[in-house]
Amino acid sequence: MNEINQQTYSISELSKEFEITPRSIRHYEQEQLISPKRAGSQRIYTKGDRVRLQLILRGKRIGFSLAEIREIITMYDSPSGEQKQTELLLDKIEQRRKALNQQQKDIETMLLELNQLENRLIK
Amino acid sequence: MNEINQQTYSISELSKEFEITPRSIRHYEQEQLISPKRAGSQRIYTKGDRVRLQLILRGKRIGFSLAEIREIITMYDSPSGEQKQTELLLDKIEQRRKALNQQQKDIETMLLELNQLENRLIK
DNA sequence: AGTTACCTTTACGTTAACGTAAATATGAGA
DNA sequence: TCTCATATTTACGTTAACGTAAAGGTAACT
Repeated sequence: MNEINQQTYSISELSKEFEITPRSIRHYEQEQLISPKRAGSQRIYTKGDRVRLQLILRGKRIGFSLAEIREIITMYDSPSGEQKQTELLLDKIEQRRKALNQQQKDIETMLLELNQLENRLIK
Repeated sequence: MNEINQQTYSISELSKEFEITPRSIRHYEQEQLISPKRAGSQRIYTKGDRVRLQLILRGKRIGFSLAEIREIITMYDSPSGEQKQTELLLDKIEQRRKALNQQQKDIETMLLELNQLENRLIK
C-alpha cells in the first residue's frame, strides 16, 4: 500500500478554501514561497503545498512581509547539514523569536488599552 | 502649582528617541494620527503626543495599517457621549480584540514551529 | 462543433508608507 | 553679519503586494 492517499488541489480549490484570489497564490509562487508541480501547464498542489500556504497566511496575519516569510520557509528547507550554516540558522531563529515576543507584549498592552477604553465607555 | 512640568519635544528629538525619520512623523500627522501644536511653523509635541506616537509604533509592530491605527485612535478620542455611537465603538473594540486573539494564536504556533525547527537542527 | 468552466501567461495599474530632493525660513553662536 | 543646525512645505520617486484586464489553451458536456 504505497502511493495511496496522494490528494492534490487545484489553484481554485485552495483559493476558495483560504478565501484568497488565485492571483495571490501565483504571486507567492513568483516570490518563491511555494512551488507546485505541474500537469502540463496546470498547477497541482500537494498536501505539503497546502501546509506551506497556511504558513504563509499565518505569517501574513502576524504582519510579516513575503520576504520575511520566505526567509522562514527557507530555514525549514535548509539541508541541516553544515555547521556554519546551522549557526546562522539558529541566529535567525533567535531573531524571529525576539520579534515575536515583542509582538506578544505589544498585543497584550493593546488588549489592556482596549479594556480600559471599554470600561470608560460602559461606565 | 499649575502649568508646571509641561515638557515638550521637537520632531528630531522624537525621531531620535524612537529611531524613525522626521518624515515618518510628519506622515503620521498628514494621515491624521497625531496633531502637534505649533510655535510659528515649528511643530511642538507634548507628552500626550509622545504617548500617541508610541501607540502608533506599537500598532505598526503588530502589523496594523495606519488606517487601522487611526481607527483605534479615534476610538480613544470619541466623546463617549451618544449611546448609538457607543454601541458602534464597542463593536469595533470587539472586532479588534478578535483580530488580536487570532494573532496571539498565530504567534504561538509560529513559536512552536521555530522550536521544532531548532530541535531538528540541534539534534 | 459549440459553449462552458477553469486554467495559463503577460503586462500594465493601484495603494500604502514612506524616501528623497529642492527651495526656503529661523534661531543660536562665532 | 555669516554660518550652522534644524526646521518647514512641496512634490516627485520607490517598493510591496497584489488587482485587473487581455488573449489564449484544454477538458467536458450538449
